Amino acid sequence: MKVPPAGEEEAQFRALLRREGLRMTPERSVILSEIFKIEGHFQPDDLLVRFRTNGVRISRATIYRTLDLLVSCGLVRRETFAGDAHYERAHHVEGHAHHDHLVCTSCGAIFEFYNSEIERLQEMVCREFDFELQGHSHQISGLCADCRRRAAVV
Amino acid sequence: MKVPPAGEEEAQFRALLRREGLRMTPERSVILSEIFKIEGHFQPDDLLVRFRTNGVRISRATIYRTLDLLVSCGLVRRETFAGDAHYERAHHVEGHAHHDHLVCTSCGAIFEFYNSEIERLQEMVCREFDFELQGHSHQISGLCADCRRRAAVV
DNA sequence: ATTGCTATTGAGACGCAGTCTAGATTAGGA
DNA sequence: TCCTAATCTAGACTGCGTCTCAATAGCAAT
Repeated sequence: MKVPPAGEEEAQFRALLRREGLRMTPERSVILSEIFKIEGHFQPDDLLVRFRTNGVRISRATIYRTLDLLVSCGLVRRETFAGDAHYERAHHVEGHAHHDHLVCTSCGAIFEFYNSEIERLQEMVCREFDFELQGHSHQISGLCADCRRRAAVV
Repeated sequence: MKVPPAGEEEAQFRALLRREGLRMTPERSVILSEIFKIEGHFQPDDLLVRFRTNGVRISRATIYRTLDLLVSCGLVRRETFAGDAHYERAHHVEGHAHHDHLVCTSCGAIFEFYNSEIERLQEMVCREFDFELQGHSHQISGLCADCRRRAAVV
């Protein structure tokens, strides 16, 4: 199998694999580099389709397994929108690694937001409940500006 | 089919059905009253199991359809935890109809919280994005007090 | 380079939640 | 009571994700 040129992320992935006693394989390399070509969110089957159309043959099981690895390595974030798993690159170019989402119920567009005050309040809520915060999932659903305009015209 | 005694909620459901030109059926009545016996969250198949063990025969399809109706009527809330749909009675006895959730990743316990400041900040975020807020889903995951204690002992 | 241990892979079976279908049944107004 | 559209059930189906297991292949030691 052809192995694409290794990027910075691959080096990072490789290091993490080694640290865990796991192996780098062509499949993992291909999957990683494909993910880092994608801007925004994607679903596992998007990868499958991309590979199929490029003639790359990687099984669904391997994609899911590799995504799990990348998530646990922190290179990729997992998010659940309305019951479907979506993934995205973990580190965005600028600003916060972490953010939450606005999801348009009409067109499906996804916007990212970050509000440090909300983050702080969440920690406070956890303290109230004697709860150890591990993570959170916060999605606001509604109509995006475009869809609102479109609806207003009609 | 036996029809259970109608409660206040059934009257409300019946009124809403009529308003929409829909019909009250024994199945819908049974499903509603079963739901209102349940404290906290449940999944569609929980209802199926309850009915099976009580000798009540209502199909999965009917349960799903009725839940949809109850959600659109506002009598029941739908929530997605880790990709699985959960439902709960919409109107809690006291306090806010609305709340969000803390989910323990170890034992699955669910706690409810409400923070008006977070709600307010969400609205602010929406204004920033010129986004019309319709709803939101906010789950904090982590370890509950019990599981923390249990982990500390081990 | 070779070897051996074992992680990894692919193909497809499987599981589960949820949806759809088609024919039988029934609520509820006239 | 009659009529008709709404509703019901059983079970097939879909889609996402997981599991199995025999075959393959990293990679560390030799």
